[in-house]
Amino acid sequence: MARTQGSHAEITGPRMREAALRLFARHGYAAVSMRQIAAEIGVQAGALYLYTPDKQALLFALMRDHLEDLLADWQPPDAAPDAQLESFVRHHIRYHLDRPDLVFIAYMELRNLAPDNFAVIARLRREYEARLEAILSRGADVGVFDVADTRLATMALIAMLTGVTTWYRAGGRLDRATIEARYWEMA
Amino acid sequence: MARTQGSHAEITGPRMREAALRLFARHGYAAVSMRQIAAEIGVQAGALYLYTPDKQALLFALMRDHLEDLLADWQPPDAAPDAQLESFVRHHIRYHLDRPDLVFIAYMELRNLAPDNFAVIARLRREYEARLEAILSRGADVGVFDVADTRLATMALIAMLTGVTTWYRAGGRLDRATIEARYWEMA
DNA sequence: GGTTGAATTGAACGCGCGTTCAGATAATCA
DNA sequence: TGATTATCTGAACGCGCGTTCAATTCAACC
Repeated sequence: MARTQGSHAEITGPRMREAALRLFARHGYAAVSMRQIAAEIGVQAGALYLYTPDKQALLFALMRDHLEDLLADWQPPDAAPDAQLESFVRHHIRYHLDRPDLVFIAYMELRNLAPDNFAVIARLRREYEARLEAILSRGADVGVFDVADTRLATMALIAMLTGVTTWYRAGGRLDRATIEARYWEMA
Repeated sequence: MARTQGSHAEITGPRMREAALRLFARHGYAAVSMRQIAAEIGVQAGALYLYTPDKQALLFALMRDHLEDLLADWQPPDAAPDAQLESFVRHHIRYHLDRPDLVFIAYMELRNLAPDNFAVIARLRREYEARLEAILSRGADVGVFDVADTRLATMALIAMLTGVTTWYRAGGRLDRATIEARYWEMA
């Protein structure tokens, strides 16, 4: 009873990743079973192993792809530090509001990564933080920013900006452009 | 072979909660088994059920006690809004640095709460947020704060302040008093 | 010193887990 | 049309899970 009508290989892989993403974000990696993911896309659990070697690799692939996208999607403009910072803040907010599930997973499921996988993800995250820190640090040198400690300011800013995903709901009181602007003011 | 030498009822309960707290924070509620918690305190899994009706109640008790402590531990001083805000920020940072595991759990394991338990915890959290919002809102009315949106500012501030626990390590580069002061400047 | 009762063990329960694989199916191509 | 092959099923594997409970141990009290 395999290969039932309408099955297509090219779409099962992506659908698995979408379902895993949604379920991991909602219930957590450890609380989601391969059978649940399979059921979500109308397939038996065994079929998933055509598209991932195991559950751990599935989580890792989601996180790595997300961070590589995030890094590829924004480059500091050739401008003054304050313009760079505004660009960074606006991009960060926009990008994160577009992918709440991915962001959530990338920040919450770190502890469920095998050590080798963790090292890779940690390196990507540090790369992203370094970009913000470079902006702040250059701005502090030039004198346009008044931050006593760029490293601490970096972490505080990222925490504040990323926190937006914990309360933003589409169709809520504020639209996305407003949120972008407000966060930029605060920053 | 029960009741081995040196066993004491009065300490097993608290020790179970300490072990559960540490393990939940480190690996996540779903990834920690009752047997692991029991092993941590040198006891068989069955013995835990003398001190909690089940695993879910153990998680809930940790979170509820934490939030009730947090609320009981600070009352807004009878002062101007900016002094109130400073008091709030300093207390928040200090309190959170003292209890990183509890804070982590309270923010990360919400999705593992049964609906009834979730409702209780959500109410306590809203109560805490309301205190900050009241300060900001009063400050905005009086004109000492320049916040365009108090609700958004509340969420952003709490996210920023709570983020401290994700990177602070005892013995690190900055001591606690410095962090307190820096965050207050930023706020 | 014998009795009581709280604290704990250790085995068991049914269940769902991640993963594997032989076999079934249907699209593809000769 | 018949053979091939990618795709998927369904059953099975051993394991660890949360939870229960009779039996056991030991401190406390009479």
